[in-house]
Amino acid sequence: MELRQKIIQEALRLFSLKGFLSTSIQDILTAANTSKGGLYNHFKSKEDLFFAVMAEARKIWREKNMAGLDQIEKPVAKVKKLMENYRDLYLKDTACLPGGCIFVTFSVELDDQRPRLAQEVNTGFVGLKSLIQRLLEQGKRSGELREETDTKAVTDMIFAGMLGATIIHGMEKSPANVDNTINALLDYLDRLGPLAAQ
Amino acid sequence: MELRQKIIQEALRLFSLKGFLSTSIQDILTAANTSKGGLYNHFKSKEDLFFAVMAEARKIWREKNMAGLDQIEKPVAKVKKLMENYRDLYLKDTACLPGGCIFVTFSVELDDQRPRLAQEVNTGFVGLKSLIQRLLEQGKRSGELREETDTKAVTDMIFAGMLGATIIHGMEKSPANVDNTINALLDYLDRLGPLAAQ
DNA sequence: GGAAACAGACCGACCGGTCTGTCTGTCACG
DNA sequence: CGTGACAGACAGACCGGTCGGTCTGTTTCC
Repeated sequence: MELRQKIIQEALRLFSLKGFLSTSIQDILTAANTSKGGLYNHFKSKEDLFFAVMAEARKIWREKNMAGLDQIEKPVAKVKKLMENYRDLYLKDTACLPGGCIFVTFSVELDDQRPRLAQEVNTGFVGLKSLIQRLLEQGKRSGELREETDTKAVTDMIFAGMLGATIIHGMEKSPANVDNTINALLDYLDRLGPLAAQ
Repeated sequence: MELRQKIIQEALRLFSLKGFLSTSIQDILTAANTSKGGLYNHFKSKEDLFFAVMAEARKIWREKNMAGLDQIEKPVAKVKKLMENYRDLYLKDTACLPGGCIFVTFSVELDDQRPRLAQEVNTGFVGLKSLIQRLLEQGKRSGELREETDTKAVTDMIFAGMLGATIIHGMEKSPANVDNTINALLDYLDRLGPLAAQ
């Protein structure tokens, strides 16, 4: 494997476990079995490596969470599929991300210290939220959601629930709490459907 | 003011902004306008200071979030009051905790690095969750919740929503998203009431 | 032979923590 | 009332170690 890719993968693992600031270059060198020269030959600084790792993390995020979404027609069903993917494929992928979702880790540690890096993370969050809200709005038109549904509020709720599940996943080993949380969110979405559903 | 208390307060502020590991002793000395001798005269190590700060943070948490709860009789109403306190009093107290809830910050940064410290944080989370679930169980008996309600799942959901709201609060400056999230959670709780409510 | 890929010595800055010394307030004693 | 002994509070020099980053080699490949 190319050294550059090896460094990115190991950095991704370590960043997800310890965060960006608390992972030293030496940690990465040891994990990737290389040296300063090997790393700085491919990346001009630790921040440069950060952006490369972010690109890789986004790629993994899309692969896991977007899987099968294009085969679903109903927009709200797409949202639910995304949450199931998040629960079953993304959070449980301990190979790439043993410490849990790297975006949450980055966000918490960087938002008051490295605004430039935090903004890179935040951009992804904004994109996810707007995707969810767009689908929910379509869900109103398709009849999956009641007309009076406040899609902004529901989006915030789903988003917060996913973030919370991520934190819980980071703290506890058992996936039961994460499953409970996502399942409750799915149930909540169901309750927003037409009244007849009850 | 006593220097010891001053150090704890400034450390609390800095820890909430930058986390435990990324806040240096020098940062705290500068903020508290003292020196190494002044700090290590009161605390035997940085970890020792951590536990003192945790005690202070727990005290603040109780003061803010438990305010007025004893004047409410209905258990589910207590849960809702707690969430309103969290939204209106706790998260918006930028004087003590300018970087947001310190427990979440600690949890994310410490769980894979300082298990001993992370466990101290986790203990508080477990306590909060068991408090919520206990109240919800009482709510079933008091008729505020339907008999078939899965209190464990609902507790996980509320807890995750509060954690998520905290993360969002850390990222964004405007409180609108936090308000949306907590309001959606309150609305969710309402929907779990007797069917007649709909 | 020339360029890219890598190894590792080295740099100044900073880390948490220790240690010595000073300064101040409080006693006991004459 | 004066005064010396003492203790706690604090200042800051200093320690070994680690940080991110640079630079000089050496190896490898075309």
